[in-house]
Amino acid sequence: MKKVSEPTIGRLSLYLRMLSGLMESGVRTVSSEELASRSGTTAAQVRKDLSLFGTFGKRGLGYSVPGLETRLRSILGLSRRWSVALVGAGRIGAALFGYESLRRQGFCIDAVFDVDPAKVGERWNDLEIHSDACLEPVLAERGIEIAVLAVPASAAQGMADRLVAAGVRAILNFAPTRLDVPPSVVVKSVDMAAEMERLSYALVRGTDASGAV
Amino acid sequence: MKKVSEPTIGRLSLYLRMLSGLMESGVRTVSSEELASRSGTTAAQVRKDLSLFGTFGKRGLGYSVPGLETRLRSILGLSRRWSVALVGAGRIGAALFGYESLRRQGFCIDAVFDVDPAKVGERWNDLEIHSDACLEPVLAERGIEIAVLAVPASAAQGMADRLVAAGVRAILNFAPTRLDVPPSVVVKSVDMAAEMERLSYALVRGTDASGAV
DNA sequence: CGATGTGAACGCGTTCACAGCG
DNA sequence: CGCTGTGAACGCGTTCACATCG
Repeated sequence: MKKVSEPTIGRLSLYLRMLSGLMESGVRTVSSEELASRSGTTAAQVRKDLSLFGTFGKRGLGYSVPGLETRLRSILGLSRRWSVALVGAGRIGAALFGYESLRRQGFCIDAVFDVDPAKVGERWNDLEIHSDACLEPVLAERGIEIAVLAVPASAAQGMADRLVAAGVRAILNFAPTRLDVPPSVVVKSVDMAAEMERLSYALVRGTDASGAV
Repeated sequence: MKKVSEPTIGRLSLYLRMLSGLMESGVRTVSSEELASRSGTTAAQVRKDLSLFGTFGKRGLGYSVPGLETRLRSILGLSRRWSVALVGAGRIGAALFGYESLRRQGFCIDAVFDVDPAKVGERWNDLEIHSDACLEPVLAERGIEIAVLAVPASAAQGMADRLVAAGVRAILNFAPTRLDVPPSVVVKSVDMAAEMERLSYALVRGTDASGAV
């Protein structure tokens, strides 16, 4: 199979979202043109992206909405359940915990940790907040592969090291820090401060830099 | 001035962060090599990025940490105060409101809005939560140029339209939706669901290269 | 010398144009 | 005929290599 670029993965997520919307609208067939306009890209780009994974469309017709949706779910690894650990039960952690979209895509938060003794023992939806001292045993016991890291920047690298040592294979990092992990571990970061700086840069530039993500 | 790419802006944010760290460590001079290794990029990339905005380094020596920090702040539009409106006082809104890094970079939340009558009138740090009915007058009165949109996907486009009509020039969107705005308005999105999907994609790729159902 | 600044080469993702097939 | 699938062309960001200068 050909190499798949990072931007392509991002667009696949977008296509999947559009397809889910079309499903709800009862639409059964969609053209690359239609999918492109809804996703803010081009028809050629849509076809190129999809062609990396197979031939899903029917010439002269378009793509089957339910068919393509199922395929994209599978490609993105969403056709299974993922056990997720939430590390850091602060405000960001709380926001993520309540984020419905994640659960719907199969990402289930099965453990929550915090270092603050005042928070440990608290319950969020029948899930007890554990002390970080229990990190390793709980991760192992529940077979958790993905961690969401929502701790202060100063604690992020240390926690990441422990997560990796405990067998976590993917980390979504909300701390404004670059994490150093082995190449076998995937890290994606959500950096709100950096995004705000993109905005202010665009404003002082006076550009219309329509880099709408 | 030459064209500046989107990835470059992201790296400038990163460099600035590293420089702030070096400042605290009392380091006064830094080479492109050192800055690169801390930022996870290459020395040539650092020099190329910076050269787009001028010549800040001294040959044979490196860059002045305080000097470069000041310059980057200015380039990124961080040498002034920005009035920010927070639209949506849910969990994500609350997390953002408490995010110290933003305030430190000059992004001050000067207004909070929500549609929920139960929340309207509540106070967050001496800031009253306004009804969305007051959106337009309050934005105008306070001269707010940047909005953080933390509302459900279904309400995002409608709110974005109102924000743009009210003169907002930049939007940081947390809703998992593409926003349609005029080209003069900058939108950046933080899409946690999409980031999680990047992780699951990487994980299934690692184990099952076919992506088959 | 040492590290910057930069034109040139390179690689890669996007766009184009059209062949292929229902 | 319509729309997909795809090799080729293109543009752009990254990397390289070295001239440049403190």
